[in-house]
Amino acid sequence: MADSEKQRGSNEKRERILEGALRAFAKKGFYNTRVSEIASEAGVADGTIYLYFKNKDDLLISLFEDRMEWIIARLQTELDAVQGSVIERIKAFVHLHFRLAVEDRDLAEFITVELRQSAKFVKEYKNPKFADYLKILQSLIDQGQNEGIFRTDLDSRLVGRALFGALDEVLLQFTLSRSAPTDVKDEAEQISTMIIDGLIVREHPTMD
Amino acid sequence: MADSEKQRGSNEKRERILEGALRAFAKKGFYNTRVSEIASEAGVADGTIYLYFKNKDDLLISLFEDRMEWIIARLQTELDAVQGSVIERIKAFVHLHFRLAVEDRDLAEFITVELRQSAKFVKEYKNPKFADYLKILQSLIDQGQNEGIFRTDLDSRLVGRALFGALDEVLLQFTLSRSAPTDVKDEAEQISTMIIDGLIVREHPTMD
DNA sequence: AAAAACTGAATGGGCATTCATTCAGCGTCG
DNA sequence: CGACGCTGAATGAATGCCCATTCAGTTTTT
Repeated sequence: MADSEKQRGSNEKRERILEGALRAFAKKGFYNTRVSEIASEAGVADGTIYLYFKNKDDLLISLFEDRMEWIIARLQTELDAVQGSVIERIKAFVHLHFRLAVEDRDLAEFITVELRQSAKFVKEYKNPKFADYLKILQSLIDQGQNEGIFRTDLDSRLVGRALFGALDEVLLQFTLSRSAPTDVKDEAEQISTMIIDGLIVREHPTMD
Repeated sequence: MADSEKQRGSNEKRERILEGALRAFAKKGFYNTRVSEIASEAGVADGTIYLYFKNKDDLLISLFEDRMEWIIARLQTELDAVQGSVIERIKAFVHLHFRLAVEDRDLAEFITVELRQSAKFVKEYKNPKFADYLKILQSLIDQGQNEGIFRTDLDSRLVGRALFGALDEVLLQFTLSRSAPTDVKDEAEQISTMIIDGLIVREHPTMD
């Protein structure tokens, strides 16, 4: 059989387990989810999970790696497609961040709620994929600063982190309240405006 | 005995237990902390904890209520003492938020890491004290808008939440890395500047 | 001496992980 | 061709550990 097909069946099952874990973790959180619940969500036997993952912690970490990789790839692609200034690209970033959350609520909930815990309490896990995510944001800020569009008295790492925090907190509220996605687009617009233009009233507001 | 003294001895022990729980939760997280560890941190027997709290969940919630109440009271007092415009008061808010975190790292870690989990997974708990905290921030924004200092095309609830998110994420990084508090003051300054003035370069930057 | 506060060993249930067993697919041999 | 192992994925009942919680007994307070 061809090399590329060797793992077909396996990967399908592995993905089913990850999918089941995502739904279960989103619903009840890592610590309140039983391995047997994940198994039943995935339609496999309890023991099967241990053929694909070392243990429950490993399953959590694998889920992060896998989903973050997917998110980063998509973000990269869509950002590269944006024409226009850094400002347009930052707005696109914010909109995409929110759009991804609306597309898969469980994923959004999983990441907003479990990311912090795991960063601290799953031993030996440094969360490199999340760092990559922040790096994308930081490099956008850097670029704006280098082009002379953004003020240079602010640290781009700090700004990137703060912006991520703002988005994350707003999304947390959105996912936990399970509210309608109606105004998410509007919220994205407001947050980018706030960060880029600031709160203060000006004589010459920046135009789109 | 006077009514206010009735609980004197009790309250001392209760506070010792809360303190022990705070240290333990900050170090290992709620789910990885044994009740017996809390007891030993507090210097009481395991069973004593159940004289003051219904169960482990109740201990967590009580800890939130207690500490948030304290934080809010202090915030309120210090904000009321600030002379000057809304801008000064928002800057003061940000600085105080960071200062509190530096003063008690365990408390900061506990709140940044456990708040989200508990909001979702401790059943029946709506976290009213945290809502109060956000309300303070929101009312500052409202005030700025009413005075015509801030733009009114942004929703104050959203702005408040975003600002909290930015602070929280930056503090998370600070507490988890256990880094020196050296530049916290500077970071607070940068974040308030960013939110109030925005990222964009302007001819007439706002002055302090 | 009665009540109240406290203790910590014992209990019991919950749950991650294991592993003996099943079974489907597949090559081999008579 | 069909009977016969062989292999390794999959299963899920059984295991044993881990704690939250209890409560009978002890100490302290009044």
